[in-house]
Amino acid sequence: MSTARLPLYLVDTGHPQARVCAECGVRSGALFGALDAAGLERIHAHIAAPVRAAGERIYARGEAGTAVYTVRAGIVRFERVTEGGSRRILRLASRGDLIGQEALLARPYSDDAVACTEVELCRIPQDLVDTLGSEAAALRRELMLRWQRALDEAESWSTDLAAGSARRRTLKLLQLLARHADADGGSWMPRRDEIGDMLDVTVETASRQISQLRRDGVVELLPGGRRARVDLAALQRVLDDEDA
Amino acid sequence: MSTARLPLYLVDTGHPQARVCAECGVRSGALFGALDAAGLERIHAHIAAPVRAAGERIYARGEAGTAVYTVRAGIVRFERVTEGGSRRILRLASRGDLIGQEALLARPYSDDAVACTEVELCRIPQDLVDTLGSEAAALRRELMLRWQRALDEAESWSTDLAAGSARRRTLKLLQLLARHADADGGSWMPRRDEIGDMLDVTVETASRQISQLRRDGVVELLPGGRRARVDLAALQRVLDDEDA
DNA sequence: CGAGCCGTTGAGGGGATTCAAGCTCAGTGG
DNA sequence: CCACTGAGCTTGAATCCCCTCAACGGCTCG
Repeated sequence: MSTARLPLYLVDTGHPQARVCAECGVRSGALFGALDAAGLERIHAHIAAPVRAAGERIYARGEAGTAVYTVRAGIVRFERVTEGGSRRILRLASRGDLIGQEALLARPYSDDAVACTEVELCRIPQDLVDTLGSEAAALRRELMLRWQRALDEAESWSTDLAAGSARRRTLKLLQLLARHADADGGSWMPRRDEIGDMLDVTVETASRQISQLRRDGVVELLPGGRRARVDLAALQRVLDDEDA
Repeated sequence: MSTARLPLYLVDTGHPQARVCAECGVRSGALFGALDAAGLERIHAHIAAPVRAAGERIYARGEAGTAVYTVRAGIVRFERVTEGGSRRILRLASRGDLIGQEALLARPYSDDAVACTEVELCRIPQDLVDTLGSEAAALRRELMLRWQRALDEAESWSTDLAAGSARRRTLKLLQLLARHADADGGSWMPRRDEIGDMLDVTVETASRQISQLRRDGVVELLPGGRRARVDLAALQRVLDDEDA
């Protein structure tokens, strides 16, 4: 791992987190991307970079939040339990997204946040943002942008994934998952019961839909489970047929 | 209309909007509730208080936003049109809510905002908030709170109104509408096709559900249309029966 | 008073759920 | 090495809820 690309003043700051932050590929697009080098310099000591295994909970709904997180890698889901006792998955977050922003307002987390895949995070204590926020206007703007993005994402899920036939919803979900795909074209494939809770259908329906789309050549399950390759062109074709 | 309760320095500022703002019953709970009298003094000239009739659109999705609005009275709905061409109502806003916050980030409005009832608004130009925002920390916090509230509301709709049987969703909607009820206990009753687009069911299903609940004594339609009285205790009873 | 909008109700069909049974596959221990 | 086990996935059959199509009544308004 070379540090040749780094500005010299960042290479030898002494604090181990300094290098991690400076090298972070996500930073430019993330919350602290708005900070200049001087601002960045002051925060290393307070930032942690925890990792969560798939299935682990990052925080719980109702918990008094003390930190906000940037997702550096992996996929996080937001979920709630309905009064009826069933789980509802509300939306996903991935690389570059900010989660748990409620904490900045001293409010309890409003959803459960759970790792779907292995997840790398960047933990930012609430008071750190408060301190910086009073100086850096750019940071505040960046923060509001992220709030709006989350809202937009939530509303998009309502329109795309919670309406229409099971078939259409499944297609929309695959389309969305494909957007989170990594370099080799493979994207994360949720378990069938997770799909069910995202689309508000049963496990069986989710399974039937995926199986059908597999026969139609729209998705191909990759060995090792939990991963798949989506043929976006074929998907779009099927989606268009639906409307007709 | 008496001005006796007003601080003297607000009574005779000369600008007609000064009195309107100072008397506004919503202000203490609204965005500018965070401003002190001095801050408030500077904004009158820029604020308008438009009224929209039921059915009128306040702004359109995609439009370049130049203003944000506080809802002073009435009910506003946020809607989008799905690719399939059907309308989806995403959530509601009412007295005290801030709508169109995207404009503050120089982003296009992300939904259509339409008046459900007659609506009184308070129009706040984007640049005005920018100006004040750079000074008033309290205002910024208030702003973020509203963003979070909107997000929370959107996610609550997903869990409550977009999941479960048509019956359960209808009950949840009535429960929600009852929370917006006015003093006399009457609450706004949407048209059946509006209910349909809120719950993602057909007009017929919406009608059948309401009719059934009417027979069950859960709601009573009030003369003059568009209004109803909800028996919350009975509603809760029916809701509990559903689970069993 | 006819036109149009809105709400209601019925009949029939279809898509999703429910209930149930096998299947694959990875992990475990004999 | 391989039966055993359990979790996750798939598939079938019956049922039911909601959608579709259709007709009709009340109401407002030109």
